[in-house]
Amino acid sequence: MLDDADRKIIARLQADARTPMAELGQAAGLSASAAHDRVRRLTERGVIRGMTLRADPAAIGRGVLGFVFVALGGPAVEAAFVETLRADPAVLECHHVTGDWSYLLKVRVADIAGLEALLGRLKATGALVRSHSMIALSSPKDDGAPSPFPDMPLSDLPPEVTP
Amino acid sequence: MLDDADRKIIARLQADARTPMAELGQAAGLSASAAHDRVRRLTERGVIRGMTLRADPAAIGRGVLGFVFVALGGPAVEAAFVETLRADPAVLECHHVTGDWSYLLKVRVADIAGLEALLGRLKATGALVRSHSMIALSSPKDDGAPSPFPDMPLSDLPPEVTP
DNA sequence: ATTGAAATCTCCAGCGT
DNA sequence: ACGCTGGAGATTTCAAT
Repeated sequence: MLDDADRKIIARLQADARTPMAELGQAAGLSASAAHDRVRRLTERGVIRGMTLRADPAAIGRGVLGFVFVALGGPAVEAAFVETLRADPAVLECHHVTGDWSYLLKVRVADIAGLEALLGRLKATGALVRSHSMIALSSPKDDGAPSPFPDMPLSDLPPEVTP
Repeated sequence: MLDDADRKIIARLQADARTPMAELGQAAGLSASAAHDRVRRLTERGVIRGMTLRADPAAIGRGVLGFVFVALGGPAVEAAFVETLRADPAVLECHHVTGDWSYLLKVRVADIAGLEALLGRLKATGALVRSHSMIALSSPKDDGAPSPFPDMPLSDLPPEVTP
C-alpha cells in the first residue's frame, strides 16, 4: 500500500519526472534522502515503472493517430499475432476488450500510407479475420496528465504550470 | 526539423527521462553541455512536452481501464462537454474520431463502480445522447514504449533494460 | 528518517568554429 | 547558428547515526 508521502511524491513526478529529490521531500514532509529512498523502493516494488519523455507526435514522424479493432481467427493464432504487435513500433497499445472485437489497438503512424502499411503487416500474419479502423481527427485531451490519484486534495497536487 | 543527434537524445529520454546529460551527449556524439542545449531548445520548440512518471495503474487506484464511445446532442453542447472531460481525472484521453461516434474516451477508474460513477458524470452534462463502453480485460501491450522513431537503426536505440 | 559529506550532475559563462 | 572547455553551484547518493 501507498502512504500519503508516496502519493505526493508520485503526483509530483507525474507532473515533472525531473523534480529534484529535495523538492519531492518538501512536498511530502521528508528530507531529500528519505524522498530518494522512497523513489528507489517504489521502483523496486514496481509501483514506479519508469520515467519517460512526452514528445510532439508530429515532430517524431507519428502525426497520425488511429484506433484499430481486430477480430482474430482463433486461440491458435492469437499468441503469434500478439507477438507481432509487440514488435511493431507503430502499435502503442493493445487491449483485449469486451464486445464484438478481439483487440483494440492504438497506433501512431506518419501518414495514411503508414496506416495502410501497418494494416498490411497485420494481415500478413494470417491471424486477422476482420478489422475496423478509426482515425483521430483531433484530440481535445491526450496523454498530458497520466492517471492521477482519485480524490487527492488540490492542496497536495503539484503547482500548475502557468504559461 | 530534427537531426540525427536530436533523435538519439529523444530516444534515450523516452527510455529513461533521468538519463544524465553526459550520457545523452555520448549517445549523440556531443559534449554534455551541447546535449543540454539540445534538450533546452527542443523543449522551447515544443518537440519535448515534458517528462513524466509511468506508474502501475492498480497501485494508484486506477486498476480498471475502459474505452467509452460517446454521441453528443450537437455542436452547441460540445464545448461544455469537452471542458467537463478535461477536468475529470478519470478521463485520460479524448479523441474526435471518424465513424459513428463523436468521441472516443480512454478512462481509468478504480473499479466497475467507478466506471458507473463516471458515466453518471458524463450524463449529468446533458450533452450526452448515447454511449457505448468497453472494458479492457488485459493489455498485452500498454504505454510501456511511447511512440519511438520510425526506422531508427537498432544501434541507435537505448540499451535494453535486462532484468 | 536524518544529517553530513562525497561524488556526480546541471547549467552558465567565455570563447571558437 | 552550434559547438567545446572549465568551473561554480545544485543535486544525487552513500555512509553513519
